[in-house]
Amino acid sequence: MARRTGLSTISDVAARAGVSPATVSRVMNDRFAGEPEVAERVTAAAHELGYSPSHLGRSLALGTTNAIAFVVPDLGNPMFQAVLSGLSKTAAHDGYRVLVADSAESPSDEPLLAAEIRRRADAVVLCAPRMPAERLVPLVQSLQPLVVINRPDLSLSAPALAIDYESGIQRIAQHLYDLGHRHLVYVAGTERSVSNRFRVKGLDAFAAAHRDVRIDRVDGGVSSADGIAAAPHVLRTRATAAIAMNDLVAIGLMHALSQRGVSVPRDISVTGMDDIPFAQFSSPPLTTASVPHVELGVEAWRRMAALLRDEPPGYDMIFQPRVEVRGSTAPPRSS
Amino acid sequence: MARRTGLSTISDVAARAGVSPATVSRVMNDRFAGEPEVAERVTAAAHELGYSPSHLGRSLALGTTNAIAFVVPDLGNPMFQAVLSGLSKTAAHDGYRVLVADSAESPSDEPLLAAEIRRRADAVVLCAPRMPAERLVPLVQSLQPLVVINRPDLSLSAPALAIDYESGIQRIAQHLYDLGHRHLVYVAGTERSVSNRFRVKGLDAFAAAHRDVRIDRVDGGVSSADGIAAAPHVLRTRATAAIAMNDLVAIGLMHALSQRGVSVPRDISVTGMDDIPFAQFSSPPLTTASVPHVELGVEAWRRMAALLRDEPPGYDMIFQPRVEVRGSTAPPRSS
DNA sequence: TCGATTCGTGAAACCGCTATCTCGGATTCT
DNA sequence: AGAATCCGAGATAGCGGTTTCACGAATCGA
Repeated sequence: MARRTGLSTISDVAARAGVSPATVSRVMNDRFAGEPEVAERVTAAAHELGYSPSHLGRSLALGTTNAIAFVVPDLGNPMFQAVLSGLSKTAAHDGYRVLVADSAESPSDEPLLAAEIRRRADAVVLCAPRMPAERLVPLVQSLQPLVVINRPDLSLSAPALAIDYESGIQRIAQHLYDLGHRHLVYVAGTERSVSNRFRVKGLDAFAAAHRDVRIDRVDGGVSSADGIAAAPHVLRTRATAAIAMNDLVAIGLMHALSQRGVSVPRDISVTGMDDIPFAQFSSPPLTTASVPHVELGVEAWRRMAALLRDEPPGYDMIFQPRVEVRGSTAPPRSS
Repeated sequence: MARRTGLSTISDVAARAGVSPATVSRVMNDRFAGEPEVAERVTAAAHELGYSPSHLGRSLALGTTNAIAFVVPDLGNPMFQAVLSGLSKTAAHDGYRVLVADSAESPSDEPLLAAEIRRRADAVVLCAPRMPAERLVPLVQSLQPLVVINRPDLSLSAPALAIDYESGIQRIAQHLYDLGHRHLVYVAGTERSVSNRFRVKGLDAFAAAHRDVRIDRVDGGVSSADGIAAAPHVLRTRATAAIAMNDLVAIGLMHALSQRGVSVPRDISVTGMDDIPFAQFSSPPLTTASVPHVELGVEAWRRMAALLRDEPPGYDMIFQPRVEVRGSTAPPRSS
């Protein structure tokens, strides 16, 4: 097999410096203890040849790639981007790079994808895996070290980090309740999605605890367009407040409502979830629950780093969303 | 050196199947032409051992990693995220993964970072490099194959893709001019940034071509907060229209203006740049220039794929932003 | 002064896989 | 039937590093 790249190898440097590859390796890794003059010759030769060690070669010999994989359902989603941003920057501090894999929202592809990319990295962060529990549990076993984000329902054999959407949406509901609303409508996300399920669960719990509240449900989705489409259905329920699955839906909904001459929050209150940067600039500014996505990435790396050093990774964490009251909620009209 | 991972190797499979590693390799890569019975034994053994080939080993032997590096100034920036999303999804179709590197907006770190990560991948996409031309040009030479995004000023020895902000902002200015505006104010980005420079250049050219136009400039930045901070300065110019460096700034600016009781577009028109998803939901909906960030990523991969196959990469492309007229612009009050 | 350490460096094995070369046995041709 | 060809699969040599082990020279103690 001929040489693939034009780059110089450790043997080239060794030959030029008149030493053995072993010595070059030692010098390059500051493990050299012999004659300073030899070390100098090696560094000089390396410099002249523009040599830098092949990461691949090192990885194979060392059994470590200094890379972690990040598997995510959709890189286009701003929430996941925030997680990635936090993860990538923090990992970089420790000399680790992130390899990304987008499963394109296909739950059935996730296990293979994760397994494949795991082979290219030292560990994997599974972000909001869509696959069912019966596939996730064994996968988590087999792919360690691994950190799971946003699957708080399972007890897994790996560190888990999550946002407590269930509690978050209850806080939102409570906020509306405190304002006097008794008839709410939930603009749901995709029926089967895990994130939607937690919200539904939270609302069910809330309804159970507050028997004087009625919570209708209309089909929505996850995008602004879905919010726009949901507007007529929301109005038809005659609810005094709408809880959208996330900020994107809420903003689309508010937009469509105002186009129909419905005033937010006078005629109807609207809430979101996530507190994306634009929530405060919508009109009216959106009351929502703030979710620390970047911190999720940062904490994920913290867990990962501990795992990679064979240290205890620390406790699992569930971030509690915080209600940000802005202009899109107010007491209901009649009360 | 002891075995690092608990994973089974090609030799394990070979031993179990009673064949040589070479045969296993052939079977795993569909290059096997011999007895079907042998192939079966191999696949069975591989299956029993839960074997999957080490990517590292293959990479080293093959001299190709099936990964490309993506170097970007700030992964937190939605524009770059869009590029990454387009790039990653398209590359995945061809079996390539993306390794990300965030230079944290530090131009001086970029060359080293790019060189380092280049060693881990088959190629690199340099996205909006901040480093000066005298460092970029030799770097591009040494890191090939490589694609550069958003440095249209240089003629580089690599495929280049870019957004023509210079023309984009002129189109915006023209739109305002056509509405009757003659006194504009530009809310600038960071002074030294390349992206700001092109906008300034475009506006200078526009001013030169339209001597009856006055274009003031106030300092801004790149975020919504910067737009908010710029509001009083914008008002002080008494311009009839404000051209913000990007949508984030424009939205912050509009927000601050409306809080001061200034009506957009009645009292002053405001424009942005990028057409982020929320531009259409701001109030009023933002007139802006639409920029195809995802396509930038897609085209980057197309170039890259050609390069990796030693084919001609096709022509460089400069995407022309398209003005999206929405509610934030109107004829000036007095005219 | 001679044997026992210590020290500096090289040789060689190995990480896991692929590709080339080789060779014995089966098949084909004359 | 004997020679020529083919074919299946193994042995082997890397890919570019790291690390263990070994060995000769220098240093030490007696």
